[in-house]
Amino acid sequence: MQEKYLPSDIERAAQTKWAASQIYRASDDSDRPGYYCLSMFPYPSGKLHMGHVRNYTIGDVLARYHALRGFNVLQPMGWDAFGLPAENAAIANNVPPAAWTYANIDHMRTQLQALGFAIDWSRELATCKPDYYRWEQWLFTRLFEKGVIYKKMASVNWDPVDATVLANEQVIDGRGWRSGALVEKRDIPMYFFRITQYADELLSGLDKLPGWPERVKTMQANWIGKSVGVRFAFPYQLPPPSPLEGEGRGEGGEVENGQLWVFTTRADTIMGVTFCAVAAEHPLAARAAADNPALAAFIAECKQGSVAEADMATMEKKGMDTGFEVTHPLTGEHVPVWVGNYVLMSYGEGAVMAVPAHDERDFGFAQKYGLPINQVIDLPPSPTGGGGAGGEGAFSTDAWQEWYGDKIRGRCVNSGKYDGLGYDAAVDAIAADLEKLGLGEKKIQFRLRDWGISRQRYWGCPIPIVHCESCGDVPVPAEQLPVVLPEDVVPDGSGNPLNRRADFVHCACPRCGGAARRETDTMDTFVESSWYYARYACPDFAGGMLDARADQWLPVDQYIGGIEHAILHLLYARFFHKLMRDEGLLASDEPFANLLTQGMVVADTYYREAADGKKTWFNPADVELRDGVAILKTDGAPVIVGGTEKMSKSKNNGVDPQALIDAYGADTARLFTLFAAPPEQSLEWSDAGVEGAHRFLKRLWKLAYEHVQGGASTAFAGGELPDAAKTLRRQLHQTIQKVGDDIERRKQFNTAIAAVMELMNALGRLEGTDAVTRSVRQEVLEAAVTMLAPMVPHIAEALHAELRPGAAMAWPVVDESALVQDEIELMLQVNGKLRGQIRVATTAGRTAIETIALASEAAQKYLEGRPPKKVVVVPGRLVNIVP
RNA sequence: GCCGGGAUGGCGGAAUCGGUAGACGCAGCGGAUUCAAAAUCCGCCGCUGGUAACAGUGUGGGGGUUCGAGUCCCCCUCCCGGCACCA
Repeated sequence: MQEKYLPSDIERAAQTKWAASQIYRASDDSDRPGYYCLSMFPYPSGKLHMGHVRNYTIGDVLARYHALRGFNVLQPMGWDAFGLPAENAAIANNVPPAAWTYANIDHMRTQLQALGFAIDWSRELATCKPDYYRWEQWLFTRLFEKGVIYKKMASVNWDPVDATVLANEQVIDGRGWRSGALVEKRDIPMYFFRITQYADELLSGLDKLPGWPERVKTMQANWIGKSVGVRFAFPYQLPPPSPLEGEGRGEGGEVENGQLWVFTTRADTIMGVTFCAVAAEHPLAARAAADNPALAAFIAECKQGSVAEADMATMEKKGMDTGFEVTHPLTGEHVPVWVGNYVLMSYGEGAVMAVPAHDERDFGFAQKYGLPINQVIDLPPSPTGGGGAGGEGAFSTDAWQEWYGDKIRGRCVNSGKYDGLGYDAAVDAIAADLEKLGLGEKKIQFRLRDWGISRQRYWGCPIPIVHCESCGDVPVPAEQLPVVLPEDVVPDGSGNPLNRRADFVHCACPRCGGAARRETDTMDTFVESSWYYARYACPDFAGGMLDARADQWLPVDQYIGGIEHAILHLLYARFFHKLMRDEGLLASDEPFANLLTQGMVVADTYYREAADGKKTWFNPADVELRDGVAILKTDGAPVIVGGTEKMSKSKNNGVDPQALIDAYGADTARLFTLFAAPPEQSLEWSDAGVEGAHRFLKRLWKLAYEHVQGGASTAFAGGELPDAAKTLRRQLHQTIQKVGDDIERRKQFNTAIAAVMELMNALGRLEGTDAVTRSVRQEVLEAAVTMLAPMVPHIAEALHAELRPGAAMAWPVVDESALVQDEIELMLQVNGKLRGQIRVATTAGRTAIETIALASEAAQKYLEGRPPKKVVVVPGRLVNIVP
């Protein structure tokens, strides 16, 4: 055995051995129970970053642990290969996105292999390959024919200078990232998945996912946002039609029949409506603007800026009167209609009733524009003389108070026949009255919107539709799939280059054979990542999207990925699973049985700002801190310190793990990322501590080396032990218990590692070279090496081979008899404060413990002869004496 | 703005069901070894007072429940993630 721990040698040897024996190939027909362990596949951005290392190390620990416990483990890997960064790289370096992507994949695959993950590489897939995306296109055409996919207009960010659609990320302070031009919203036709049709099932299905973190389920439930409310209309008569015809959009309000429809969850406040607000895109707004230039200008202003909801929600709330009035359906009063920049056309009806007295946003809006605020809800008087007019302050139009919006305690006032009713009764009565008038009904509304998947970009999966003058939108027939994306294209940032590829665009209509145009939009890359987990079960199946092996492996037993995917990716994947189920491709309802959401790896960001506001981001590795000032190493000049953010390409704050692997080896890199923080917590990157992880491995190697040098030994198998060895054995079996629990149930690896470290510290202190002591040392080392094998597989492989040549590794079993203790120490508290310890027999009962505690020196001191008021005994823990 | 999280020594973190706060590791300090250094080994290490025993205090801030609160409840501050075209 080598005296020194040489990571590069043992890692190369172990990886060579694993590759040759193909031991990580999952068997499609095995007697052993299957365990499908999946980590979110990476976007091939160029190099692995620490987030990847963390994600795949966590997955590998769970995969290897289950393999050691006898499962037939499937841990696949692939590439989320379509996406925006490839186009950005193409613009910057004049390389085709395809070539860039394939080169990145090759490099990152090498890096993953160097980390020694137990991956079944025979199932590798890349979403940009036609043999993958052809099935996505196939499913698209099926869903299109079923009506699950439909076409409608939707807003995008339009850069008028580059003449291109921008991603939200590419809009910085309302301007295009490259051109600096003011971005405007533009309506274009897009294809949508009818995810709202599955809203109820996506919501109720969360209850069937006990293996998901509560916070993720809460976020998804809130995102779906089921609310029960009332949809109703304000009738109106338009003023004489202007010569310019308003451009109706079909969605939302209906100009023709003279009814402005709104949705509200607060129908109980309907008598307090003092105005209505419509989105800038609402047909009524367009109609009003036709002969009102000021309003037209305001609407144009509303159309500036990005479509991102965060921007919409944080901007200053502005509005303008349309001059139109609608009729309140219950009071018959005239209600003015305003255009509000905060009303979203894509949510509900694109119009809202405004009750300034009882909605905080409406309140602020009414105050700003001097609109009336009419109180219609009050709190019932409380016994303490409270109530709206009492304890919590009287209603006042000067300042908003929390209770104005209280739908639990509030009662209707100033509301005619509804006075005195609480929320439920009022909503019921009002909905019934509206229904009698034919002007409304109760309705369930979801916040969730249909999923628009059209992207005006080149590097994505082509949407398999052909546009024909006579036949309309025709899906490409299955036998003509895949619609192959040409891979020799270099985008230049001005629009979608596919539009300029005549060979791609011009085609024959599959229905009539006439000349037609191929759709040049590509799909949202979330589509590819919504079903890859299923394709891993049968990546080689050429006869269809999935075969029977999908049901054999699915649902995924353990899915691991970043918390940033808590909503979108995970919701889309759940939705897609149901789509595939309803196509008869799968039997299960949910894709992922257990979910581990790893915290982000975050790092500081550094940048400089050019005169035109453009920011250049610098990697933390190129920045150093001198006297508290961040300095760029290359030029010695200061840089601005940004926030601590998730490592990303756009902020250039990714830490390259390669240097770590080169200097210390893969095992140290793995051990350190696991030890630095529990998986669910975010990990703030710092180099400190890497040394410690490496030192531990060296120490482990040394302990094993010294033991092996003493000659062959076999693990302790029973008999009498000296006290020191007996104590160590007890610690060993406690550790086995803890490590198993930490990995399997708690999924917290830092504490598992700490427990083994403690065990090794204790082993180092054990003296004696007699055979029985050596046998305990052998037992401890074998078990420790095996328990560490999921985390640091290379060194474990090497050490196990030295400790038990030729034997297979098997997870250690807890010896209950080793855990038995005669005496334990209890903490002694007086009035909740720690004042001493007492030793009692493990078998001692409550009264015996109490007697010992009261007789103790500490108790005597604080009781001063008085009898205690109370004695609390917590078995196995402590005694608290209340004097 | 809305939704979801988080905050514990100089630092990363531990405390699993309300029961010893600071495990394990990093950094630091002292010592051993060495011609010297690296590596390694041993010891100390929340803060305040005290030579010490010990006492007080301490888990972002304020209040509460409890024999007992880092953990539960209410309010607040700051930080992070998501917000539908980054993935």
